[in-house]
Amino acid sequence: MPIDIDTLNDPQREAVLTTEGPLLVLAGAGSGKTRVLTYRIAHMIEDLNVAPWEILAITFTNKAATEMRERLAQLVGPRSRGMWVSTFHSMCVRILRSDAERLGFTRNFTIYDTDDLKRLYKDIMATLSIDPKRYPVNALMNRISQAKNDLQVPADFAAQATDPVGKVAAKVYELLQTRLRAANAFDFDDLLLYAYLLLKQHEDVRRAYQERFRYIMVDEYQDTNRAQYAITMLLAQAHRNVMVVGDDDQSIYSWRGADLRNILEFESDYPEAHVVKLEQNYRSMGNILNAANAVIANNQHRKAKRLFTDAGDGEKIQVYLATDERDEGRWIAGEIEKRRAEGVSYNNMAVFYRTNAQSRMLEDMMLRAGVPYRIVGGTRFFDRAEIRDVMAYLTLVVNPADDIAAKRVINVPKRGVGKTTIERIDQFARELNAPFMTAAELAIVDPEIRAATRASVGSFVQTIKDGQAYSGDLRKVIEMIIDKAGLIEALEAEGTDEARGRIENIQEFLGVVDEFVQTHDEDESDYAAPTVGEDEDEEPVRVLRGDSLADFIEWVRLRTDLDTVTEDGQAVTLMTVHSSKGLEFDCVWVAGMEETLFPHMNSVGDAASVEEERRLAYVAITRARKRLCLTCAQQRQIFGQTNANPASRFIGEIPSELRQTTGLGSSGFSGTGWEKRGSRRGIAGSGTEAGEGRVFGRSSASGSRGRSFDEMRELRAGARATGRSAAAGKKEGAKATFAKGDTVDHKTFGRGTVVKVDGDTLHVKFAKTGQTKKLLKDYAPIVKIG
DNA sequence: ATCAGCGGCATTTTT
DNA sequence: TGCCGCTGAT
Repeated sequence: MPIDIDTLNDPQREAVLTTEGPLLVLAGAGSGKTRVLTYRIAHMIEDLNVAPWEILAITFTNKAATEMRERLAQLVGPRSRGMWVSTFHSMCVRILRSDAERLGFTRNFTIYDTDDLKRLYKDIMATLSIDPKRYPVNALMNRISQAKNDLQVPADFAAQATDPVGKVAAKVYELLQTRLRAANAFDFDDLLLYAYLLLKQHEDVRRAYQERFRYIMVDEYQDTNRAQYAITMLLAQAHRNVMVVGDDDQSIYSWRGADLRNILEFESDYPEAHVVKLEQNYRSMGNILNAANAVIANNQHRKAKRLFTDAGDGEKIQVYLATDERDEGRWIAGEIEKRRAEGVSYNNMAVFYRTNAQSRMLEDMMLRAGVPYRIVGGTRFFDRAEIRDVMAYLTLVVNPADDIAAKRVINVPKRGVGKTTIERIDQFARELNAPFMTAAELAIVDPEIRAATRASVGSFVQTIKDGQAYSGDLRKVIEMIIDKAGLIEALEAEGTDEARGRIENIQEFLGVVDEFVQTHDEDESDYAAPTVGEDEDEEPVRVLRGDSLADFIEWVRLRTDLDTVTEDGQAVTLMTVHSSKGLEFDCVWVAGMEETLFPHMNSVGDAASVEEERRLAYVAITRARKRLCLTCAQQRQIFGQTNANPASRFIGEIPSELRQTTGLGSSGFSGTGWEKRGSRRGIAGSGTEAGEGRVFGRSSASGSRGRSFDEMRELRAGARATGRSAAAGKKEGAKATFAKGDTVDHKTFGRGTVVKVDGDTLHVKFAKTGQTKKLLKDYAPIVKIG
């Protein structure tokens, strides 16, 4: 079935049909770039006979990758499976897994996130006696992260660092890489850096990928950093069929190393490049689009373009002048209800803000007004302490060399292993030049450590060893590890509401395990690239498998909450402007449009930073389809201080005929005071029921008992845990198979031996009790050992 | 080894 | 204002 390109406009079609040679697509907001990308790939496969495995499509978020995969599946069916559609980071993980040995790592390496990394930094700084007061950890981390994104290895960095901070950073960087390698771990930046080095230094590896990927597409190219740029360049070298899609006006991550030069200089990198501009907007009404155009026109450094639309003017942009942030939130909640009454669904409405701190008041007002909402971002589910603890245990099972994970949980739950013991083991590890876990195992006989403590360390080591021996059903394996670690038990003993919440989170985490198993249990080997004779060294395409703990960990590590924004349940979305990129809503409110907040005070004064803030404003404005409202407060409390700031310059940059101002009494609304009183409407539901997204507000009418302030906090915390649907589906991954003679571990009965297998029924003789019990293999809390 | 209490601190965060 | 991390007392 040939792809129907008649529904595309001229530039879109040109982008789809230009498959050979370098191509730069400047895609304005809402100009249908995703459609172009998917159609282009479909066209190659359907009409040009391109093999799926010759295609590489890179996106910035896992969510975007998933969406693209889904849309491709609709267009070309199962053939979409053989393509690499992933983020830069997951692609690099994939590349690194195949050849980690060449870089001195093993295949089951760990990925450190920012929190892990920070612990490692502190550790290193202690080792090097660096005063964190004079050299803040964050400053060093930023500096080194930047260096990595610029592809500087420690030696390069040291050679050019002349300032005092730079010199200190150089020392830290060097030791950091040594320690990471010893821990068999990469940080996020390393994934890119080392993948680049691997490709650069190993011709055979490079050649294999270069030849394989005939067609490369990179989305959100304006947000690539130098490392990503360099990787793209390397991969595209052989065929030069590289298409990059981006919008310089939507570049909002320069502070993370994104380098606008990548897109601005694409044409000099590839002199033969075609350039296509997508300027027709299919999303927003005229007034909104014109406002966006007017604002962004104030930026000096941009490629000239002007979005247009066939749609009518629509509503004017509304500007509401609030007295304070409370009034602002209350007013927005009221407006949301008005739109709802007009038939706009909550799912089509969103409130944006510049900083996460603003979400508090907005949330509170939504709660009081009974508007169901969901929060994206903020404290991430996977960043919660209890989840990180679970992850640390799982990580250790797969990669015992991970010292940070080991030190994190050796005393979690509390086992009486304190700082002194940890330091002792650490020192021991250094003497032996061995991982912390190895030292811990040997410390069991160290007479310097108290007997009780040694026993604790011993049981900790044993927990990890047991975990390594487990096999079979992933969820059960993970449950058993959590159980052995005693995490839930300890929380139960605490008996506080907070502890109960944590237990619920761990249970939700198990739901995530199910989700993983369900989405990764297909055998995709049929779609892998064939290994041709001359490429004999090329690894078969590695696919995440649903039954592997290592794969699960990787999957979680590269995931963010943004990936789990689900559509279930009706709710207004609250999020930062940054998180809103790529999304669209009928009605959008942008709160806190004041100088010092948006643009942020740390940005004013530096022209480039103000331009980035303006791009951010542009992104916010262009998310709206039909209605856009900007609000600012005359005075606002920030960190306990009351501030009065003028309206944002970005409001002023919107031509006055496109906007309409209300507020500060002009709307005549003084409120009934409901928003200040203690009672809140529509607060109900524990928010923890499985099966639907966690949505707060009037979505549930039952259980209308009053809630204490603490419970409110819990609710809020829960709301941040995103609208993940707890997997209820039954399709499980690899079922364990048991045979006579197998050793198993049971949650309550402990170790036992399978004495007889009778269909699904196992007869297990338990060592502790000596009894033989009949167990159903798929339901009993058992795992196979060995 | 653990916990309470205090001081410093605070954009944005696709991975 | 509120959180996090460190310090010193138990």
